[in-house]
Amino acid sequence: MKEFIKVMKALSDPNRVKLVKMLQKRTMCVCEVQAALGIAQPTVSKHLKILESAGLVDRKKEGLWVNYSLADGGRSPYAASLLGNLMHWLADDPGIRDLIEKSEGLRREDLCRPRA
Amino acid sequence: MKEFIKVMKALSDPNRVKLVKMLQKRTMCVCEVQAALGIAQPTVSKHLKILESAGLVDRKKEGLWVNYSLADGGRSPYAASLLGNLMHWLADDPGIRDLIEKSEGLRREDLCRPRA
DNA sequence: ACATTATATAGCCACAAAGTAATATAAGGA
DNA sequence: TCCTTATATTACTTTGTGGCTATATAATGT
Repeated sequence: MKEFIKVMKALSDPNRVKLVKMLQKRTMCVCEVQAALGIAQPTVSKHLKILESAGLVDRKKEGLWVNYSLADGGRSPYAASLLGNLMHWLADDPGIRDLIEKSEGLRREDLCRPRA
Repeated sequence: MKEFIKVMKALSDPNRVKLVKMLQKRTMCVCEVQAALGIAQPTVSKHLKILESAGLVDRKKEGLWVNYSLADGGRSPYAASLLGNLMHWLADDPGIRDLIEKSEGLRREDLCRPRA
């Protein structure tokens, strides 16, 4: 029961759902998510932690960056099923469409190194 | 998006999930739910309202009683899908098993009329 | 070793949410 | 009409959650 509630709670926040929808398109680092969602970096880290601990998202550290990607769902059947549904759910949502489009134009090199 | 969040939030509370699992077995009135969950009557009414407004539960007034039953899901595809999954999810959860067993032994005539 | 930088953690505030007791509403029976 | 009773609503308290700023951590380059 606790594991189920964890997944449901994780997907009960609009920003976290948006995050999942973006990660369906590609792996992202924290600063990319921050730019896409327009919220503070620590807030992004917190959301990602919640998604990860629910088994919805995987974390892979690569150099200075941490790359987050959709989980395969092996860790939680609830997460697996919801992630499956979310592949088509909200595809027509205007807010999501705009966000995806916006997120696809982001590159971390332009975001994290203002003096590059 | 708002509709999706509403369904997820509705199913993010253990008592509401228990309620759905009980309604899978049979229609229940408020006082039966109250007895099964062991929480105050207004709290039950509040939970039921949340479930109803998410399209997860139907309400039918019959005399003094109000009978709540599982929704068919026609009002929300998210609700429909989650209700489908919940038919098998948590079936092995010990807390849920005990609750279902307990709820099956309840009859409203014994609960709502202490002086019957 | 030291500076730089991407991310994480800590601490705080505002608001949402779950619980309660008390009261209002609505339906039936006397 | 008046009383009873099942449920809903109100008002309130406590806890949880999302947001922020400030600071700590970890990895890289000089």
